[in-house]
Amino acid sequence: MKKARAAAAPAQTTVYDLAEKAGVSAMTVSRALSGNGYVAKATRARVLAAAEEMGYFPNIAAKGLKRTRTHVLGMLVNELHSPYLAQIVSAVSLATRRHRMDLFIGLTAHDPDDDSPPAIKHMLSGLCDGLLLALPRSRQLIETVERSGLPAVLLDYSRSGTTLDIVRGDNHDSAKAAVDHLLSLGHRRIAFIAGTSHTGQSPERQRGYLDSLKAAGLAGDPALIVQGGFDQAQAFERTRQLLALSVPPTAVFAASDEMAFGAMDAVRTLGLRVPDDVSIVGYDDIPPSMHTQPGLTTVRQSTTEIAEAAVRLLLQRIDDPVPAAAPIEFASQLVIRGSTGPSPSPG
Amino acid sequence: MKKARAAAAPAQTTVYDLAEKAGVSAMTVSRALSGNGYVAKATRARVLAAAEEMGYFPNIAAKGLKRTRTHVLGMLVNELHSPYLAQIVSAVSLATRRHRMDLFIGLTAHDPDDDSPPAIKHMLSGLCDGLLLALPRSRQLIETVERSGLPAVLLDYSRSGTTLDIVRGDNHDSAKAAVDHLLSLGHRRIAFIAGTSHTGQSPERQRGYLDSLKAAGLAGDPALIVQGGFDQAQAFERTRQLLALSVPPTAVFAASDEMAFGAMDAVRTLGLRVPDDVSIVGYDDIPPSMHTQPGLTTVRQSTTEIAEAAVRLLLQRIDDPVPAAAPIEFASQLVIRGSTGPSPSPG
DNA sequence: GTGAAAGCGCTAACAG
DNA sequence: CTGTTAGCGCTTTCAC
Repeated sequence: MKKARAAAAPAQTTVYDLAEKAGVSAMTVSRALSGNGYVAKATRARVLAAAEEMGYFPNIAAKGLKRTRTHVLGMLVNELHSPYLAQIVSAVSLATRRHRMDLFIGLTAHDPDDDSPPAIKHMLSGLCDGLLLALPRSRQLIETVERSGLPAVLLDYSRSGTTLDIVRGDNHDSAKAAVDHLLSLGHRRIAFIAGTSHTGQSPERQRGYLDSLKAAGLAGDPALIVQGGFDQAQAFERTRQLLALSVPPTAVFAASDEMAFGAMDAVRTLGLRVPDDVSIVGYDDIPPSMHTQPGLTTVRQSTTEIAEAAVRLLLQRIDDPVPAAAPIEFASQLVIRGSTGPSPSPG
Repeated sequence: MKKARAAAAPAQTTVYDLAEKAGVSAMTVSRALSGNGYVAKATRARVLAAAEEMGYFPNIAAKGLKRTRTHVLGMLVNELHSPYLAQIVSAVSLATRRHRMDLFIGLTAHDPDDDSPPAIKHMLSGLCDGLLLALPRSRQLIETVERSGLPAVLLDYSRSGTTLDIVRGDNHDSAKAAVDHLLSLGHRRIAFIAGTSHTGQSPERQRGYLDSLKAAGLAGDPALIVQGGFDQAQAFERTRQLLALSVPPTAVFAASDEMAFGAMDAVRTLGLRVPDDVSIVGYDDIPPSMHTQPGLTTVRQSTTEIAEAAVRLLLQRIDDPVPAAAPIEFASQLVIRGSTGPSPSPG
């Protein structure tokens, strides 16, 4: 038996406390609680009762030290204000549970600009078995994870040059489909509001936009491509400017729903109507998009599938750490609602 | 020096590896990295270089075992779809960083219905120094934390019967102010859309609503109080029903912005206008609320102050575990935008 | 300034 | 079925 614990700290109950209470060894307690190995029914019951009574919680730290699995996955996210990210996090949380693992989420947005951000430091510190990076914005973050050797999967990353596995929603093809839809409605001057390019998603969507125009034999007008920074207010301003052009666009494709909301606001602020005067398409299909007036035509990503695949892949890599395979990409789906209609000036 | 590590695992770098590389003892490595105790400048530099080169990350688990602080706070949240919760989480993350701590977030929404939810199990397992429970919905969760003895603070909890500290935004007074505002605009039939009552916030807001009516000498009509479950679609339906009453309300006060959005949709679906025919007030002031047409009149909670106070209080309790004091409550602020206007049928 | 020893809570690996 | 021993990576305590 161990010596008495120091009086100071609010004494967390340990296996030794339980062992004493149940009149067995610590090892038996461990076995009884984990369900591994043989323990007599009665002994087990006594241990469980003691654990219940004393409010015992196994110390994951000590567990992890034994190099056995912690059964915890870590997830790093820049911030949570984006509803799309909230969806991804939620889907990953659910998928994690389905695989009987736990999930810890860390935010990187508020990390100091020092070398390696604290959030990841702890994630990499032997706490979790593997790491999910959702929409990673920083190359440095990715490199740090690569160097750590911890199994990791990137979610919705569309750039090259990483040695990590990637699971993502399609960007190019669905963006092309969105613009094809606008073209089929007779639109010819179609603007694109880009987001930031950190994750490579917005550039891919822009590529889809350009390819659609090209396939229709249209030379894209550079004046119709503006930077919205994935920010609603900024998209609002850019749209106002777009509509002030001598030949304004009749449709706007925004690289995110939130920017599309900003665009809709701008259209209305100028006394115009959606979709009568200007059609609007977004990207992500976040929950509010079905509630706007009119509903927002947008691209829905398969967050559930992306999350499930990412977790499954990560668990595979944890079991068998082989080099990354090619990115896994899920098709996205164009959801047509009321914000798109025939061009007011066809052809 | 330690024996060679097993070949199998993707060998995490340890202080012993660093010690060998830098030609010093593990203890010196520890000192050099932590900054505690005396280490020669040159030695320190060598150790830091080795750490950098080998991609070293201290193992938080081993650190925690020594019962010293882990410098990690845990935060438990039911889900993240609510923008208000995202705000709170973000604010807490920022506050945590300001106090040079890290934050791990766990979701409880997908926990199985067993006894103690997994997320909390790990949080309670000696991993973090203290716990923040944001809008805790489950009494059982709170009780589990209470019994664990881990320092903990509840955020935005407005019920009684817990022994834990509470930091929250005011609900009653600001709700009363919101309804006072409607009364001052001449409204007399004012509906209330309640949320769920888990955290006690909605009931408090309802109390403020009732007190406002009472102070104005009005007997509240029970038919004007409906349950929206903090859900936009549900609030939409309830509002349609409210407006179908023989004497419909001229104003609707919803216990959350999202429910207010549902109410606005319902008003417009019936061919009525906001605020000309029906005034709408929400609660929380989430980001989209300033972008609706018209902007939503709502109550802004001081998330930054709440988060900062909660973190500070938690750190105090970690340093000095004394019983909880009275709840700390921050005033909330009525933000008047375009969704409220004079009653079409003044009193 | 630096090192050696011990132990945090837990669980493999071996007895018995 | 149960107990003993040892050690995970780190840091506290004490020596030098």
